[in-house]
Amino acid sequence: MAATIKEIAKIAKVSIATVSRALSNDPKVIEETKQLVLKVASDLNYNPNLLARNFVKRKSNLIGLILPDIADEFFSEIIRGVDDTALRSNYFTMVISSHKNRSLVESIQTLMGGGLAGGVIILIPYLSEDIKSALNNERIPFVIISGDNGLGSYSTISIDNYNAAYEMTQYLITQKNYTKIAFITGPADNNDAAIRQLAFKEACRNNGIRIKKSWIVEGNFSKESGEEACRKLIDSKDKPEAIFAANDMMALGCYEAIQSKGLKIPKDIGVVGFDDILLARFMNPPLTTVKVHINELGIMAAELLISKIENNNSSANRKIKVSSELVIRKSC
Amino acid sequence: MAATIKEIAKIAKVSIATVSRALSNDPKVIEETKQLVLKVASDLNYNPNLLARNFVKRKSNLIGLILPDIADEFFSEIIRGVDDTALRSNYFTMVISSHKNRSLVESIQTLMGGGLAGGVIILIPYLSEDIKSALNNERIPFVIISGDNGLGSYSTISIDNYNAAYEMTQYLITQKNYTKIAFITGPADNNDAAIRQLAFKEACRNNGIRIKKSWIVEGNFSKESGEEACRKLIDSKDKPEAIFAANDMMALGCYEAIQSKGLKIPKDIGVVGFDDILLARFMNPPLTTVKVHINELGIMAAELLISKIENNNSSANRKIKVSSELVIRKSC
DNA sequence: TACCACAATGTAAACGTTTACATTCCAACA
DNA sequence: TGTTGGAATGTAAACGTTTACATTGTGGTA
Repeated sequence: MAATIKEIAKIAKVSIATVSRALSNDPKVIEETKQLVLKVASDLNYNPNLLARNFVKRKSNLIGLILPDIADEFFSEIIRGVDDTALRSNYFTMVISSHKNRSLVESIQTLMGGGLAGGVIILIPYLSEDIKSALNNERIPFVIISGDNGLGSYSTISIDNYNAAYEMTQYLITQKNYTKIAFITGPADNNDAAIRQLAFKEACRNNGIRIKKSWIVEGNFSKESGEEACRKLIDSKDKPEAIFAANDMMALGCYEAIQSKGLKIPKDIGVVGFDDILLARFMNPPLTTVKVHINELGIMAAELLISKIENNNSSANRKIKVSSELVIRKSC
Repeated sequence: MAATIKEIAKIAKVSIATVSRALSNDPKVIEETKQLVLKVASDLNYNPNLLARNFVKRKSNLIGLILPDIADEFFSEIIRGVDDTALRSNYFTMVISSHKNRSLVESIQTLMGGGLAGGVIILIPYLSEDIKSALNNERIPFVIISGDNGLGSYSTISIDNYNAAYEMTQYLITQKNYTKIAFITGPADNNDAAIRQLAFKEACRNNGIRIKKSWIVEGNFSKESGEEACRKLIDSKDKPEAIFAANDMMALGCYEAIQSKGLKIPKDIGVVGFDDILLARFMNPPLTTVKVHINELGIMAAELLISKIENNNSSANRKIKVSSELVIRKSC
């Protein structure tokens, strides 16, 4: 039912090749013909069949965005960043966020193997071996958004976890004069979390601050884990003066643990986080944390991917880190 | 480079038609042949070219999801709901969230006209005339997520604004014995907001509560607008005893206005909101509000759309409301 | 005038699938 | 034994576009 170039050709009394050329702004077609074709096309309410176009050009203007199977306040910002950038280059964004029914590996395979997507952005906290091998089997370009440790051979976009966590630690030590600082880690298999922990340790070491083993306590990014970890910390005989939680949610858990004990933040104990979630500024007291320019993750990933797609995947693998900034509030 | 059915056919010594049939589980092909084909296909690491398939079948397994040009905590939940449901029926979800570069109407046209998407879900606070006419020009099925007032001829999925707001108002009146209740409205051109306001008024009227004109004050869903509106209310000589803000963000603004005046919630004045954003439970005091099952919006929309797609858009237009519940906390 | 070069347009093949229709083959039945 | 019917498979067209190559026409130059 929809108009095709064939019909346009018939009405405009030119060949379909000319129509195609006129529509794609080929300089070879004379202005007069072009105008005629354009006129007829708009009269017929013509829209190119993108399926046919992509098919014959053997490339897709779809970018696949694979998200982990957990909800997150930041996802919509990343999606927006990708989508915004993609649209600007005439690409569309396809999102796969659920892996309940199909494994992540399956998602990667259909998306990359089926030719549906011209390239894929994968947001993933940790690259397991089977995912790596699935990735290596595919020929379409892809970009990974993840904390980058040891992802040597891939193009990655990362939060600058190291510098941010280092800076925060340094701030606690040199500006706030804390000497007894605890750290609540993220999940063991999360790259971002691992780097934050590393940076914390190195910052302490470089500033001559002793890292007590029992002051590094494991969390998993959830509020509850932060609460529990914090309770351990403040119940011990040698209480730290400040707690650096690897993300804001756990910092929130710390607040609850601390305040339920009747202690005051920051008077009795300081707390800082990482992420600057929406909640952070409304906490009581407002949380000092690290703000990451999340949407840049999406923008950068899309830009890099598109350049790969348009250069036939030949561009070298790049490593991009997006900047962050300390946001000092009242929690320490 | 990727394997095609042609190569499979050659190796398996059958025709491409048989390959195609075997791969799509056509009962006509004998088990033995089918197994052979499947074996060869997997040996070759074959993935069907989805572009070609969609093209020839003249249908797309892509669902377009058009989001408004504003960020929102709930978007990722809606996306997830859509995506999850879509995947289950072998559809993919395409998101368009940015309209900086192209107008919403343009987005609708490329997506619907180009055949790229088999159907479209549009999340939009208010259906303007030009959007309606763009919609009416297209032949692909679509579903609208929006507060439904006067969208008679479309399939819509809505939050049950009316009942929720009515119930909340009734709660304030009958359970909490407030008689002087103010309402802060949402933006004028937002269907959801309009319905909440209507329900508030009717609930008051039906319970014999006087609605003072100056107690209905305009907001725009932003925190700042809530703050400003609230200031107007508490500065007036005839102060209300409770404020019903049309969303949580404005309720948060109310908190700030009220607390900066040294007044206490709920002792001096009650505040309730709508949405149950993440923040709500952590506010001080925790906010009484309305919780909507947001992900159901996405699920329902996707289910309805897919049934339309698979029935050639012939199903009648339906109206679905997703339920909500009062969540009683400590703010009134 | 004859020829060439190049600009504008046309012709037709190609992309990978699905599927209507054609063919083959075999079993069942008269 | 011959015929019929249906099951299994094959052949080829079709989908809407792009594009390599072919054709035509025009103006300039020798």
